[in-house]
Amino acid sequence: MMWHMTEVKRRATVKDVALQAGVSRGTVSRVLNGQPYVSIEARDAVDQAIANLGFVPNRAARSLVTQNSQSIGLIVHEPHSVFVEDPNIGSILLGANAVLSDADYQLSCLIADSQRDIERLSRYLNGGLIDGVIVVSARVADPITRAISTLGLPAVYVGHPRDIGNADFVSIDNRSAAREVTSRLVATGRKRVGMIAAALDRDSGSDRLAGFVDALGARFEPQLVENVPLYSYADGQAGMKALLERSPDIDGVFAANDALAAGAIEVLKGAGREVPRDVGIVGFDDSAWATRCVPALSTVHQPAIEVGRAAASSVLAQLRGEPSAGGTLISCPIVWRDSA
Amino acid sequence: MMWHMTEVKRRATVKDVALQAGVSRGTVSRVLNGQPYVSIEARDAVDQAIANLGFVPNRAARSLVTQNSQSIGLIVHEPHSVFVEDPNIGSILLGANAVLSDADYQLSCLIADSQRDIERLSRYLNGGLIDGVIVVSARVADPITRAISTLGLPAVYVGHPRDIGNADFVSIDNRSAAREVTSRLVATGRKRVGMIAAALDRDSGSDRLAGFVDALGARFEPQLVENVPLYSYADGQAGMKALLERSPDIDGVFAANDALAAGAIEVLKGAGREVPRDVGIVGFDDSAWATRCVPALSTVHQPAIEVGRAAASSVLAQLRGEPSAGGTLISCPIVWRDSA
DNA sequence: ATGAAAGCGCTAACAA
DNA sequence: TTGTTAGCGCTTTCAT
Repeated sequence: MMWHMTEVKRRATVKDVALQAGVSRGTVSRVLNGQPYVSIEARDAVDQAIANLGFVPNRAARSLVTQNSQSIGLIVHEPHSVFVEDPNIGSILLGANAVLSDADYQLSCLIADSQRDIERLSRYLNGGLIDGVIVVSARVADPITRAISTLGLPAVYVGHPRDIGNADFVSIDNRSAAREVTSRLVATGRKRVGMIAAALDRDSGSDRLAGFVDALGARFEPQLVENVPLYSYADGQAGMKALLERSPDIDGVFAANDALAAGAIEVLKGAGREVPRDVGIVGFDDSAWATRCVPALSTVHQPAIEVGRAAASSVLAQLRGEPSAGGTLISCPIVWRDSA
Repeated sequence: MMWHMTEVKRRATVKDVALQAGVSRGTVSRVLNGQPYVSIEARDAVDQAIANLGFVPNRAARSLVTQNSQSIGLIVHEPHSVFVEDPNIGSILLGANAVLSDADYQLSCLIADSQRDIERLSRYLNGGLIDGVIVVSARVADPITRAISTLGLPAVYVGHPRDIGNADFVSIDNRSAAREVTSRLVATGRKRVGMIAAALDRDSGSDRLAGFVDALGARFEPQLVENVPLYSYADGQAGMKALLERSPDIDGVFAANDALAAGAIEVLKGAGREVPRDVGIVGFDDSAWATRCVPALSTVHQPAIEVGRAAASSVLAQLRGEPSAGGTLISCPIVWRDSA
């Protein structure tokens, strides 16, 4: 017989399986959870029935009794533009998913895009459908952060480890990378190395500047640093112009990201300086800008997949009751191309 | 008193609320669900107690009885590269989330990145934690697609409306957009308009070609179309070279996407043709390539947010039991810049 | 090794 | 208008 409409066939339950297998619901449950003390025959009968009936356990019911759900939320709380354009967040997702998948956890990515979202999310987290969370970019005094901490939900924060108390976090090691880049600029004979620093209100921005200062040590000259507000091409141009005006003999520049570096290169060219001959320049992110620049940009690669993996591992560890890892800093490989 | 450890305080239940409010659990439930027939006093007492106790209903328990979970899954089943780089998927998510959020549904984005993921997902969908799904890029004979249809789960497919039977889908209207672009090329005086077609195995690729053919009608000349495998810069170069060789008098090109168009422009410049004076060229996607090209690319904008919104609306409609919308084609605005 | 039975936290049907 | 009660589908003692 054929049917046209999708039948609303009642889904099989443990009871149905038990009936068909000729055992009790308890036994079915034991088989389901791979517990010992089940006879071969019983197990076979149950497996058989499960297959026949196409039975799949209802996770809501299971969650209700076990008080856990085998799923982890990943909350993305970023402005539209970042969410849409930043390739790192996709990689973080993929990395986290890989680790969680291996542990048989379901990753569920949740978007916080409006006040309403935030409120619904706080409720959702309370709802018992999620065992732990990875938060990509918490905000200060965020209701979500608050909900998480009052709830004692295992959590790990990615990227902005400020204002989250002593919770676990995972971040790339901005400071070390900046230090390394700057040192190399110096080591290759650059005498007057400057920096276009940006977004100092974010840890990424301030840490990159800190690394730059570290590396220069006593040789650090404040007038060789120009602070600009955003990680943007336009700000890169503005920053480079300022630097060039203040210190015409500048021969090395660490730009806090690739877009800034691209803007800087543009200005440098306009001023008749050749990169890397006259001025060496290094960016940060290893984004699409890097390979499209001429010359191709030397830059810091962000191992975003690793960040995702580490974040997932941390939540999993918390779930197992292991002592907190605290903060994890992922170190970034530097990609030396042609610009320095 | 201060406390150092996060107490594992048992979460309040309806029972606790009922007790504190001096009413029955039934009444608490009625308040929770905004049902009528609750006295003002009772309601106040319950609200009070809820606030005191910081009570949040357990969704697993609620799902168990109501058989629905107020959450919708969005399954992303794309190769890594697409997932990481394609800005459209981010926009689709945002669009879908906006609509679902308004309807008080939680969007949960699920990643299918491995065989294991796919199997776990199929089980997850069966688990009753999800009321409906939006599938971004189903595969042929995909276990997920199969699970969805045997389950009768309300679903809508985004982007690849092939092989999904008569299920609802949402897609951009590739064909109309291609038609419009081509017509305009002709209308602005181009006499020999060609196309670099790509990815003909995907509906996006074949539909764009179909639109091109539509627009040209009787004037269509097969030798003015070059098929290349991928939507890539390199294939754009190859395609343009072939076209130029076969038809040196070509004066208009519709490239199936922006990367192809960028490659084509490069080749055209190398061949001493000026864009748009000698050859007019139009891309597709309105991606980052478009504004970085010189001259800036005229191209088709993909309203990905709209796609997300439409997909979400469709699932919601199915959930309300409304008659299926079938397929929805979202029309794409064309952005005329400098290349044609 | 297995069955019976008690609940997980909530909603909904039924009385009152 | 409200309280009582019976489950939703599963796991988990506790007997046996």
